[in-house]
Amino acid sequence: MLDPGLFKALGDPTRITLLACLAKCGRPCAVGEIAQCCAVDLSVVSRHLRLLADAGVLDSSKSGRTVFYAVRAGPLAGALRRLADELERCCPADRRAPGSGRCCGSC
Amino acid sequence: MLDPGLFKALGDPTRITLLACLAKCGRPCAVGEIAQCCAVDLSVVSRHLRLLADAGVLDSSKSGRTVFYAVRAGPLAGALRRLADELERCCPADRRAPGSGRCCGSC
DNA sequence: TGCGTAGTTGCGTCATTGTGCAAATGCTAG
DNA sequence: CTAGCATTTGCACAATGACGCAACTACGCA
Repeated sequence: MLDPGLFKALGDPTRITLLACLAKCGRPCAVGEIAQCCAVDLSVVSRHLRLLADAGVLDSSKSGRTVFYAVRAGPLAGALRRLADELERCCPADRRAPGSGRCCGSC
Repeated sequence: MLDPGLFKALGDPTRITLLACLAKCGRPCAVGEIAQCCAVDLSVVSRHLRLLADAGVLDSSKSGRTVFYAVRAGPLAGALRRLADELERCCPADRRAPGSGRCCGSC
């Protein structure tokens, strides 16, 4: 559930810029288009987009020689909400008092 | 809104382990307690916990010479849900067709 | 078949970051 | 004041990751 992979993918400023650009656009965009959003090399953009796709954040589709990327908004939003639910389930508002010994038995 | 800082903080396996342990415990825990959750040095745990607190993930409180950390579940869950909402607002299900030119005008 | 465009990959470099050990700090108790 | 425990900080080292450039592949078009 708490997978560092997704967060790792979202933890880079350049990737966040690309993701924001793509989200704002709201449609599948080619690599070259997206690259105009930030000042880094096209090859860097290509690598970042693939990484985001591998992490499940983006969806990639090829048409001829151009590759389109789009935000997988639905699944991503679902994962974030599930995470939020699980967090609140684990840590209720009426919290137990601080204790000593082991933090939790299982880890 | 889309701040890489939070994701960066959550993007490390050791930090996720600590966070999961702390969430499962459901109460404020001392640094020494939490350190039993994973195999790294105590100093490393201390650094990770501070980093998570700086990112707004954890809450720290000092009592005597022991420092207690607890998950800020409410604010964190809220931030995740807001992010999910924004994502779905930006990228509706009936997506526009792929186009050419600039991805989006503003970035 | 030859050329131009779109994107990817290899490689070297540099900055960041995770880690452990040892020393230092902060606080409590005797 | 001294001893001792909980945590933090300094330092060095190794691993990771972002970046740019250049070479390469893949595809469409004349």
